[in-house]
Amino acid sequence: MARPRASADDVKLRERLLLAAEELLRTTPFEELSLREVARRAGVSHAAPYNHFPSKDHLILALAQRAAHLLDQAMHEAMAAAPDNPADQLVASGVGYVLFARRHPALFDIIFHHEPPEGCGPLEEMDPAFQRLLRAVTNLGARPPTDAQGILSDAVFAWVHVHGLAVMFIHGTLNRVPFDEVALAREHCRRLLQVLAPQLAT
Amino acid sequence: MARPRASADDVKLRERLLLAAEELLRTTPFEELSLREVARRAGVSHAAPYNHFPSKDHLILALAQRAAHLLDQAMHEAMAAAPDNPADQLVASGVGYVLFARRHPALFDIIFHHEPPEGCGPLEEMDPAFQRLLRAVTNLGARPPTDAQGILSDAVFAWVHVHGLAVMFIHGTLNRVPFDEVALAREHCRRLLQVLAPQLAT
DNA sequence: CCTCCCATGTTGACACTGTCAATTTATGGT
DNA sequence: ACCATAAATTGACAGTGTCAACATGGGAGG
Repeated sequence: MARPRASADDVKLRERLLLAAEELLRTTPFEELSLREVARRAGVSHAAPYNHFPSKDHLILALAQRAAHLLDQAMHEAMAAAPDNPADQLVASGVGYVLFARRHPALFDIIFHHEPPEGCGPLEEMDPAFQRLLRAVTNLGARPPTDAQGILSDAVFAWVHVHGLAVMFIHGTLNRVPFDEVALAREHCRRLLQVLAPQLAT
Repeated sequence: MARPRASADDVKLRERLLLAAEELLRTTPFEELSLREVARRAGVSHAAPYNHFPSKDHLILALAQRAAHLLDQAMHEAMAAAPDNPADQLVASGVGYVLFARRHPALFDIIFHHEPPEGCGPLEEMDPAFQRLLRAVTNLGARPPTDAQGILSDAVFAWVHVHGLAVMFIHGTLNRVPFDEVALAREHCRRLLQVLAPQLAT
């Protein structure tokens, strides 16, 4: 029989470790994340995490899944705050994506920069966000809904661009470009819209 | 007076270390680059590098500069191998960029993922490649050559997209998309061309 | 030609990391 | 009350970046 205490405490420390790690990532770049420091912050000894995660990479994987969910949520909120028409919705999703990356660089990094420990297909955790993008692209109506291939192409095109924007912001590559970040993000997303659905462009 | 032997040997080991590091990066991801392993491969003891680089980050910085030069060269060669018209030249530069990233992931990573040790403005080493892109965009003739602002915007737009493509390839984010990589790169670059210079699109 | 100097390289140490084996602890089921 | 067992601790090992102390050998000055 399953011991309620065991599983209860299990979840408790596991959760505490994840929270400590997220807290740490708020001030520490992802590359410098230390398992021992996480344990320290969770108030346990350096090997305690190994009762809940087989390795550091597994802890990171769990963090990546959570971070991907937060990213999806950020996109959702950005879209909810925007006018309810296909054009503004798509732009909002893109801007939400890059602003999340800007605000939580370590969390964003961890989503894409983690080495999947074993098997576990690449980036399944990004699916919700990508599905959201796919819907936004479909709603543009630039292609017949039956043209799944074309819609996929468009969505990938948008994703790639917005992702490039995000990582270049994070790593400061665009610092010498004399544009404000959010303005640049908006401009690029509007331009993307113009590519994907010229008839909706402003 | 400057001692010829000193500077000669200086260059010799410094160069050997850089070569060993590049050799190592051909089979090892950038995050796992170890200063001690580099020293080992160069045939010196673990602290010898500190006579030529104040820290590991400085060695990495030097590597980043070299890698940026290689990237610029790769773009140059890709353009030289393409038909000599503005449209094909721009596409070739983009495809060259992402194929370099694909072929030398660690070298590409190190260009953008390195923490500048101190001061040393962000990504000056990317300047030659970016200037190359700027020229290619200018040659499209989509904007009057006097419109420096607009041309810069266009170049940044292209750079951001191609960069996104590169990092997503490297980190396997696009693995589940059912497209061949080089085909996808070509398609995206042609589409970029269509954005920047509609009159030249095929 | 001899001597001294100093840049280069070596050795050993320190603090830190991820990981594992052995051990202690404590709690739920019998 | 006792035992089995999951969970946590302790201690170790190999590896890392970095620094201080030491060794060495070849050019410069006499």
